This record gives sequence, structure tokens and C-alpha cells, in this order.
Amino acid sequence: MTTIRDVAKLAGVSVATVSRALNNSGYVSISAREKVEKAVKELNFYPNEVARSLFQKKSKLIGLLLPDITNPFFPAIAKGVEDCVNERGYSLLLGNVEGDSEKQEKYLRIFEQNNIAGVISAVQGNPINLKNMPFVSLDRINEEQKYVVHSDDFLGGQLAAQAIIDGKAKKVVIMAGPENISASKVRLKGNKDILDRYAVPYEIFQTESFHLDLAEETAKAVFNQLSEFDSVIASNDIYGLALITEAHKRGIKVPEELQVIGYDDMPFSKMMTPPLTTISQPAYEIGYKGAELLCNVMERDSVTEKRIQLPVTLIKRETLREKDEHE
Amino acid sequence: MTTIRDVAKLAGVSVATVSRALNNSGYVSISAREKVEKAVKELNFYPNEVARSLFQKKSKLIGLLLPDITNPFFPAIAKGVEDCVNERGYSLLLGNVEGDSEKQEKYLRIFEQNNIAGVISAVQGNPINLKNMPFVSLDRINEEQKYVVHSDDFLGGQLAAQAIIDGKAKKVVIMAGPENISASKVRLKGNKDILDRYAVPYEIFQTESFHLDLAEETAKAVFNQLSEFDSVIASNDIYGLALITEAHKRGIKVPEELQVIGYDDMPFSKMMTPPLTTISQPAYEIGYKGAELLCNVMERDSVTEKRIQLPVTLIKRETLREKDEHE
DNA sequence: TTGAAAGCGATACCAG
DNA sequence: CTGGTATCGCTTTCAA
Repeated sequence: MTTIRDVAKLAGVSVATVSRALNNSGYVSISAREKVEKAVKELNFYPNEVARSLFQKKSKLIGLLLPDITNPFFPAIAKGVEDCVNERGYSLLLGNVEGDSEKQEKYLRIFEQNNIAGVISAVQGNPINLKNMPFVSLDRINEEQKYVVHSDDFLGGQLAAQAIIDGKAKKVVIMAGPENISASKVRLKGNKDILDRYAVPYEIFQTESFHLDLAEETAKAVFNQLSEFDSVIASNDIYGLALITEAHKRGIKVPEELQVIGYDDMPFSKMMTPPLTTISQPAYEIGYKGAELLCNVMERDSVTEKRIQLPVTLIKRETLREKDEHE
Repeated sequence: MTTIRDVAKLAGVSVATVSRALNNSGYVSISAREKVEKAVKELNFYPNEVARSLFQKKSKLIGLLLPDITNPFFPAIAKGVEDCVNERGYSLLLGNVEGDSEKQEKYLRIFEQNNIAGVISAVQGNPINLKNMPFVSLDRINEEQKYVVHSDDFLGGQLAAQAIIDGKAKKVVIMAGPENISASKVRLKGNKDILDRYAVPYEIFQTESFHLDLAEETAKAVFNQLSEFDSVIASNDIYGLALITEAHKRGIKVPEELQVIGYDDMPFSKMMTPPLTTISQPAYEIGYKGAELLCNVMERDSVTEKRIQLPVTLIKRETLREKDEHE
């Protein structure tokens, strides 16, 4: 491994001068800088981040906490985060937490042991071991958190309910996401707000998780436990798809007999048959903006925008019945 | 931050003794060990990994290189990798490379600057900046690589072709994955092997990427450029889905008029309408086994199994026509 | 069995 | 402007 000493020796200057030249800090004469640059190039030298991080007590790493990497919503967020932090010279330490709070705390510890510069988390809740690490929450936020990026879940819930009503809902089932996840609760409120306003009857089917593995059996459970509904507001696209698949198995026609709306607009939702109508959240932007916010928190003292809300939109496709314009 | 010196002071021993006690290296008396353990607990001390890593010239981090985190195949691999490395006390530095070889080299450099213990890559090709880092390739491997984990792509290609033939293929289109990716080439060979044996006519449609964003237009292109085919072997499930969606738009019935088989068995493929018949690769296991292999390479001197091949299986669902048993 | 001390590779203070 | 040197927190000789 080539070190700063090798560079200093080859350039005929001290390590202090090399360090200053590399970091553009303090005074370095033009001639010294040139000698250093030449030596750096010749030796193909890149400074060791570990040594730097030890001295600075702060590395160029950012911890990324995700609830479930197999749910396409989170890789999309991760990509946004990655693109932004890369531009700013950081890299990501990955923590896939799977709703396991022990695992989450373990990761926070590991982050701390690695002098992480900050953490960005899409996991619900306030970590205990956070200490003083700069922290930004994405999507699954809560009231006490200072720095958050999320989308307008209340509006999303309203849009979904309105769309279902436009499709002439007689009786709707709301598949409500896990109760401990703020986004689910807020969306549910949005759903109810509109449904109540139009006095459309609904039942709530509470789900315990957003996880893929449970989607199929949950869809079955909905049909087994509930009846005579003609509309479903699914907790996310995965559950929406599972529900449609199950409906087809039971010979129920979508959207004629049963209309379904999802949430998230996963990349695959438009490739379904029929393509899934859903509420789109800007996952990539949530990640990108979140990383931007974190970088600002880490690098500046004051940040103006602390809680950022991004818009949601209704993506009309083919799992909802047509609105009768002339009625 | 509490350091090893604080522990030493509280325990009334030297830092050397604390270090030995923590690492179970060298001699430590029972009484000293107890004092250290007590102090560690009292101070809630966890050693700084950066300092450790600086001295050892090797961190507890593993670099993970992925071609495209938004393709569900790779998060599944990543999860397998993560589960295994966690058990062994490592964490993951994430590098989403997006087919950009400059980005890949940049990550390798970052890995090196962080004293990474090893790298595990699902990206095609041999990195230039690899130096002496232990390296394991997953899925997109090549002949020269010493440590690889992949699935049996030739058999996968054969199974797909055989399944298509069983569905009474008259004219088949093979959507061949990118030519620079070994797995695509081998699968194509497997396809041809069977198709030639049964003298079933086929055309090859070459795709440039496995990427989601291109799936729709690629599907359109297949229909625009080729005609009179009744069977498609898609390069992966994403392309299979896009193709089916496009077929539906054109009023073509699947599987009656057009049968389609995918590759990978993504989590969503079973939730389609109709559910997608495909070749299943054990993505999670590829990741897990790959991480296991890497850990063994890093920790032992000799590893017996260097190139691990995992099985593939045909997952029969509903996008292929029925085999006529009585004919 | 223990502890003092020399690093690991970079940064930053301070004297020159 | 430049260079010597202490320092970050931990591991590992080496002498006691």
C-alpha cells in the first residue's frame, strides 16, 4: 500500500505539505503543489480513508437502514440515496432491518463503531443507540423526528378513496397497513375522510406487515373473512396484485365485479394484466432529497427545510371502473 | 466516545490487558478478565472499528457490487449476502454500478481506501482496481474467475426451450440477454441445443440490457420487427411480463395464441395474470453461498469448493400451453 | 501474566 | 510557506 510518506519522499517534501496539498488547506507553494501532484500521479496514490476517519472521528460513510430490501419501493429509495451521497463523496453502509428492532440497534452500533457521518432510515421508530449521529427519516417517519422526507400520505389516502368512489363503489374494503407505521395510519385517515364524506360503507382489514411473503395468504384471508365488497383499497401494490390474482382464481372479474387500487406505483404495476391503478409516490426523489437533507445537516450548521413533503399522484390504469361522466 | 483507555482505567489494568481480554488473545488472568468485563459493561463499551481496522489493515466491511438494485433479482441476492456476512461479523458497503464501468472502478477504489476485507460482485467482468482484495463473483461470472457462485444457466436454457416445445411451439422467438453477459450466452446455447434437436424454427431478438426501463419499448420492438411467432423465451421475467402486457394490448391471447416463458422467478411473477411460467434461480442462496465462499477465502488459506453451481428449476404456471399427453 | 511503547496512515498545530 | 510531531483508538511485540 502506498502511503502519504511515499508521496512525500518522492516529491521531496514533508507529509504535512502533501496533506495540505491534497486537502487544499493551508499554504502550499505552487512548486510544492506541482511536485506533490506529480508524485501522487506517479504512485497512483489515494489516501487511506480509515486513517483519515480515525483522526477526524468521522468517516465518509453513511448508514442506510431499510425495512425490507425485497420490497421494490426501498431499492428505489436506496438508488436515490446512493446517487446523491455519491455526488457528495460519501458511500453507503447497508442495513436491511426486516422489522427486527434488535437488528436495527445492532446496525446502529456498527455504524457508530465505524465513525459513520450520518444515518438515513426508512424504518419506523426512533433508534435507541443513535447517540449524536445526524439522522434523517424517510417515508416511515414520526412526529418527534426533526429531519424527515415523506410524501403526502393523507392526500394519497384521499385520492385513493376518491378514485374508488368515482368507480362507483358500493361497499369497500380498506386493507390498512401495519398500525405501527405512521404512513399507514395517515393514509387510512385520508381514506376515511373521503369515504365518510360520501357516506360510502367500508370495512377495515388490518394487515400486520407490508411483506411480500404474506401477500398471498392475506389476499385469501380478505376473501374468506369479508364478503359482498366491490372495491378494495390495498395497502400497497404488492397486496393489490396479490388480491387481483386471488380474485381471478375465484373467477371474480377485475374491475367489473371488483375494483382495486394499490399504493406506491412499483415498477411492475404497469406490467400487470390489467395494469394496476395506484397512487404514485416519488420513491427515488424521497431517497435523493433525504440524502441531500442529511448532507446539509452534516455539513452546515443550519438547515432551513427540515421536514420535506413530496407530492403523490393518482396513476389511472385499468383496475378501476370507469367514471360515468353523464350521470 | 468511550475508549479502551477508559475501560483500562476503570478496570485498573493496562490497555494491553483490555485488548487481550476483548480479543481472547494472549494470556489474561481470570481476575483481570472479570475486571475488564465489568468495566466494559459499566461503560457500555464497544471498540472502535476504525482504529482496529487501521492497525490490521483490514476492516470488517465487505464491498457488494450490484448491476442494478431495482431489478428484484439483485435485492434477493443482496439479502442472502447480508444474512451470511452478518453471521460472520461483517457489514456491507453497497455499490450499485448500473453497468457503468467507471462507477465500478470508483467503488473498487473506495473499497480499497476503506481497507475492505473482500468484495462480492454480481457485475460482469474483472475489475481493474481489484489489487489483492479477495473476490467472489455471483451469477454474471466468467471463465477466468477463481471463486464464483452461479446457477446452471445451460440447463436453465434447455428447460425453457423444452417447456416451450411441450407447449407445441411452431415458431419461437428467443429474446437473448445482453451479449456481454455470460449467463445470457450460456442460456442461449441451452435454448438452441434443444430447439435444434427438435428442429423447431426460431429467431433471435438481441436485447442490450436487462433493465426495467427498456422493457416496454423492447416488447413493442419484438412485435414490430418479428411476426408469426407463437412462443417467446424471454431473457428474464421483467421482459416476459412486458411482452405479455404488450401482447394483451394487441389483443393477442396468452397462452393460447402466444406462450411466454420468463427467467429468474421474481417474487412478482406468480402474482401476474396469468401467472408467469419461468425458470427459477435460487437468488437468495446464490448470495448466501457466495458470501460463505468469500468468508472462507478471507479466513482460511485453502478452500475446497471454488466454483459453485446451484440448480435451476422449471416453475410451471399459466403462460405456456398444455402438453398433450395423449398425442 | 502484565504493561509500556511502537506503530497503523492521515491531519493539524506550532515553531521556524 | 514548510516540516516536525502529537494525536486519533486499537493491537501487538517485548521486557519485566
